[in-house]
Amino acid sequence: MWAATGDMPVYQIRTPASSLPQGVVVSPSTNNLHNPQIMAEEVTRKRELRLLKNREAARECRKKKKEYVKCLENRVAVLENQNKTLIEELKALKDLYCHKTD
DNA sequence: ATCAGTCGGCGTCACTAGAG
DNA sequence: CTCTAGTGACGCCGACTGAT
Repeated sequence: MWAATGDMPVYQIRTPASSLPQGVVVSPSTNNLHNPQIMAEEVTRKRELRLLKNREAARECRKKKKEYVKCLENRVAVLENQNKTLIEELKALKDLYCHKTD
């Protein structure tokens, strides 16, 4: 996940596409080993399932990221307010101290 | 009205980390 | 080692906006 600083992980380097589509695992069951049509259907089914799952995962991931960013923005707002309050408090104390020493 | 630029969301692919 | 979930990167699309 992302660091508390708001950094995103950076570790991905793209390479040219591999020969097989993503998520396709060629492991035919013994029954279908010699039936090319069934094998092809199995490959297609697995690919579609993988795509469906990845689609949902991507949706979830984006939602999570949006919430994370919103959370960071809220934190910024809170800290800015705190900072403002502290600056005013410091100013008031300084004034008080000046008048005391007059 | 239309054209170009920008933005946000989506689907997909490539890749990694972690679980089993 | 293999499988799966999570996520960055990329390309596409539709909505919106300002300039002409």
